[in-house]
Amino acid sequence: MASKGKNDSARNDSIVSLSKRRGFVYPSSEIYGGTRSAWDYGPLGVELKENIRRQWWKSMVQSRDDIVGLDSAVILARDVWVASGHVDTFSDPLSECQSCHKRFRADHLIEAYEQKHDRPPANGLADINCPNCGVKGAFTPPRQFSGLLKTYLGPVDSEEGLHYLRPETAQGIFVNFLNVMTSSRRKPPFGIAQTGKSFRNEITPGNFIFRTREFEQMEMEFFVEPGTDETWHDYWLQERWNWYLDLGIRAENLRFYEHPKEKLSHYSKRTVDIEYRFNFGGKEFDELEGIANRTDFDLTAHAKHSGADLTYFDQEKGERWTPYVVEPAAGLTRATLAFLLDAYTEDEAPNAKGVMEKRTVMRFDPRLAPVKVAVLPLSRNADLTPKARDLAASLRRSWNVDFDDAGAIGRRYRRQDEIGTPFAVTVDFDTLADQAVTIRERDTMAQERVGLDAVEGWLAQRLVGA
RNA sequence: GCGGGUGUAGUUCAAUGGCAGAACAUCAGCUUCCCAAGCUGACAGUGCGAGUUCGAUUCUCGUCACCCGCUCCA
Repeated sequence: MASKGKNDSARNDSIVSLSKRRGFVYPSSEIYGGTRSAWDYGPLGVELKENIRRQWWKSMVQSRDDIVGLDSAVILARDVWVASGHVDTFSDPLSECQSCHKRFRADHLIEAYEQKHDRPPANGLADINCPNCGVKGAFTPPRQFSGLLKTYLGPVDSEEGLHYLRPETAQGIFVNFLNVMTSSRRKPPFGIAQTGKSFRNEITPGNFIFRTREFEQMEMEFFVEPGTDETWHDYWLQERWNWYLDLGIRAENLRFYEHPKEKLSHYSKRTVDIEYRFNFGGKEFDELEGIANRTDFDLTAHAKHSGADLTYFDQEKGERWTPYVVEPAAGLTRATLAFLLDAYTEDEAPNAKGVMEKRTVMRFDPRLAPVKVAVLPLSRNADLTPKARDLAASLRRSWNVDFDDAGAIGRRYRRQDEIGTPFAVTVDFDTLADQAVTIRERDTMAQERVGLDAVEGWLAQRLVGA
């Protein structure tokens, strides 16, 4: 049924242009020529994104007894980022070879020299040959590239006012660990979940909304007793994998990626990514979500820097311990892209003349579809429009409803297909007599006659959880 | 940030150193209109800024954005 029809790069181009044409995602600040790698979510995009967030929240917080929510500030105390290690590890000295224009970490170059010669270079970078082209001493002076976005609070721009925009939402959870544990009367194993914007000064952003400097995360920190962390890690890997499948991502487009030990981030004991087949940037699979075992790194670091006691007193064992943390950290904006890509299909369907034509269908799970149902009067005449408007108004109490009476009915079905609306209700000439409408399903194009009084119930059965 | 490529209507594409076209989409109207039907009409464009020129969308420079490849991705 769904044909591939296009190679992946053409498919991605189609998504980008459909996104703009129908109002999912626009280039940001476009009337001023745009700003690099920033994108705005249009009327349909914001619905899709919020639906994904809502489904995440439902499965992570609402439906569970052992996880509670939080919404912490974007701008936290400066010391938070010193303690977390981000001020140190997010800042790299980079130097460029003026001969071949390749760039390297200056500290890595010097380390490599020391390993080879058993002594540091007497004249610094000037003694080092370029690993790429071999030219000696052609490096520019190293420049600091910080991955943290800075802002200055207070009446004057001074270093005293320096603050950072959070590069992850997780730290807002760690610094509230005691508050939440006490006020919500939870004890390990329990989790704290939060969604929101994060900011990273990526050197190379790009690939549509895949990597942007401003992005949204859905993170959950699960606090467990040391020794049980590896079991919980496996548990969350499976939970998160199943979440994507449940919302319609095709299994063949997902895979796990185990981070090699030597490349783990500064806080992690083990990290496994769930990767999606984005086919952007020359890579087939790329990270959608990372599930990390952060050990007790963060709580220990914050305890040390702040002086607060961030241990848990275990009444049964009569001892204190610092919980280990298992963290499923998903990108909301990345997930939005994944759901967009995965929903995109092209069908061949016959038009009114019997000629096969391309039909673009966004096969969103009904829970994620920006519009749940379209109400379409067959004609503007014969008093169908008022009847249809009444029906639309009544359905709007429950769902996001589109009303469209412009153009031929077939064209309107195709418009709804292209934005992924699962159901279309058509008010026709018989409606006035039999008080019934035709409901058409996006995926099967099947039609069913349903009494006006029964429409809401019919839809409610098929839109559970939406 | 470096190297290469690309910027024409909402989208996909034409053309030109001298009035910038089309298709689709959008909007309005007609049509008892159930899968992008037909007819009529409307809206709408050379990314931005300089330079050369009588005249620049076209040539040159700068800039901005996007794409590809590096570097980075905690």
